[in-house]
Amino acid sequence: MKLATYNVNGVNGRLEVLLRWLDQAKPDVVCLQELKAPQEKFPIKAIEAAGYGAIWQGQKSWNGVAILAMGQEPRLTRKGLPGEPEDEHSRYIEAIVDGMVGCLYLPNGNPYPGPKFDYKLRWFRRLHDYAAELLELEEPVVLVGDYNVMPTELDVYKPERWTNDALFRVEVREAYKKLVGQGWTDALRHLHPGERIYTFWDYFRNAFARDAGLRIDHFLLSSGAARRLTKAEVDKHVRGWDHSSDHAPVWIELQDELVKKTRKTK
DNA sequence: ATGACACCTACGAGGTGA
Repeated sequence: MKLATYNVNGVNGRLEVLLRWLDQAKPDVVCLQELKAPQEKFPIKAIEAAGYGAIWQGQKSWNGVAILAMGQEPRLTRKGLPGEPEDEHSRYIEAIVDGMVGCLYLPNGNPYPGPKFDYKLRWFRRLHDYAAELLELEEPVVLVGDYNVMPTELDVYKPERWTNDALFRVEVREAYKKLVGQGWTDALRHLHPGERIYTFWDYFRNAFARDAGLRIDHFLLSSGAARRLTKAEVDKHVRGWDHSSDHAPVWIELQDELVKKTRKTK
């Protein structure tokens, strides 16, 4: 199963690019972030015409997350994280599609310090508590999306410039580390230790051409999912397309459980 | 310090987010 994540930065403004990438990459499951569209403006007809079923949680102007599945309807299990009922940001959606898939858009948190940064840390705490519950489940779980965190210095083109940015503040890196420490596997880093890998390049300062990027889109896998992991890659070329998002799509390949069992019994 | 892009409102261009 090929599972992808893509922060589209406006699903309607990006529709042409998204459809082109879907047609080329043919992922089985896709998590989208930053739809920037209200619930009724999600382009479900075009998504369905491309062969995907979808569930989504929209929001006017900002945020918004979706899960797409080729040839099937994702079975919705949750919208929003528990722990702060007054939080109305559309940042989490979860479904069962060959295991459990949680699609998240963690708050950016800038500027630091301030209420937005505090909200980011609160959101992280809620994710931490809920993620621990997910690990108790029998089935494989994948928590995927835009975490708005560079986990280590290797994940930033120039770490010293980012020390007081909400994406790289020590509190935020600690929160990510603590989350992973519950027993999750960071799929890209696991398969590519020591390698410079970016998933985001700013629109300005010619960042993409200079490869001045950040690794902020992550796949966290439960042990059951990590056992099936065979590949993890960034579709970097998509970032170079005209009218591209500032993120590139990222994807992993999970070996089919059935294939694995068949091999074992041989 | 600057910049790019997409969203909004509402018709022209400026504010916000990140």
